[in-house]
Amino acid sequence: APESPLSSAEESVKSLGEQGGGGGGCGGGSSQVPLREPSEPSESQPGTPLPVPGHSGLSIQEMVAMSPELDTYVITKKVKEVLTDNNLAYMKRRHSSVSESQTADSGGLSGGDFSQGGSPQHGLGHHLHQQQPPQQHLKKARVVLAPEEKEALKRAYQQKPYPSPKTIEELASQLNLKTSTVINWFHNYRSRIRRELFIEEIQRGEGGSPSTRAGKASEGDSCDGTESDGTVEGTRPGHEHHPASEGEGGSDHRDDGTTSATGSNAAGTSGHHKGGALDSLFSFPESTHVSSASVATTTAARNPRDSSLRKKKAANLNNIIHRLEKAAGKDEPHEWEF
DNA sequence: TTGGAGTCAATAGG
DNA sequence: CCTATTGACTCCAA
Repeated sequence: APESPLSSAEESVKSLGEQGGGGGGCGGGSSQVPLREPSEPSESQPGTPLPVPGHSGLSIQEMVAMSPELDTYVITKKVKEVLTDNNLAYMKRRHSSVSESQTADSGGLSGGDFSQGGSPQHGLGHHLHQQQPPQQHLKKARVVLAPEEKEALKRAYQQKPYPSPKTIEELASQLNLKTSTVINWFHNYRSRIRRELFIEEIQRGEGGSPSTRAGKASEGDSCDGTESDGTVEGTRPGHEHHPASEGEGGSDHRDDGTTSATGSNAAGTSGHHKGGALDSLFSFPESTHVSSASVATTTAARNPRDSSLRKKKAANLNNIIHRLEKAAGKDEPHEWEF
């Protein structure tokens, strides 16, 4: 059992400090890790990869090996401590200087309207959460898609899970989103649908019988979208408290989705009066598959198959250890088996 | 170039 | 405060 973590900080400082400071001028490239002042000399532990604080020099691996279980809480704590002690924690992501990168949104309006307060990404509802810290362009405001936009994107997905660039462009302009946002959304949505399907299959025992796809796959795979609507429809929750989303019957069939989206209706008016345009473009008398997705989420992930879960954890831990060791400047992370 | 997988991080809700 | 959700991002393979 782990000892009290209280003393950990100091101890780790000692050992780590020693580790780096030791061979004066060993300044190999590994100087990545700014080590703290070795406040006081202490017993060095040359062999130990990453002296784990609070455990009298036990490395994370050793610590893990000692315990019969993977105590992820303790492990995580240790990892965090090591990171902190190496000044590796709290680092912003690698390219947090998003202000420059402004990514793949080539399609968008010209004018490098970035500048963090620049283009108010207007649009219906979907607001950028820009609490607008006067901080000079450090963070990019997070885009939050409005429910209508999500619905529209989902419907588009029903028509075409893999939209062409042109379609993406159209979607973006109709929803008044950046193309990169639409692209990201499709990536994420596909990925998450896939994952849910996977989890679902695991849950229903093994099998992975093709039939399993029927229910849920309607989410993604059907390109015609028709029967998918049918299947899901039964279960739909029917919330959607938007008075605006008046059922507005027919509208549903835009023959071939995507492109037609532009075609029908008041596309002309799309410039303004977003709500109306959207309603007719992507009108949805029903809020289709919201339900299935969330159901999957809620039911999923419980009932873990122990062995596989354990394997996953072990693999993950291995990965963490590997990266820690790398970060700490250890040339050759030594093998560890679970 | 594109898509998948994995991850980060902002936000919302309990 | 913790967890879930989700948009954005990175890396890699095809």
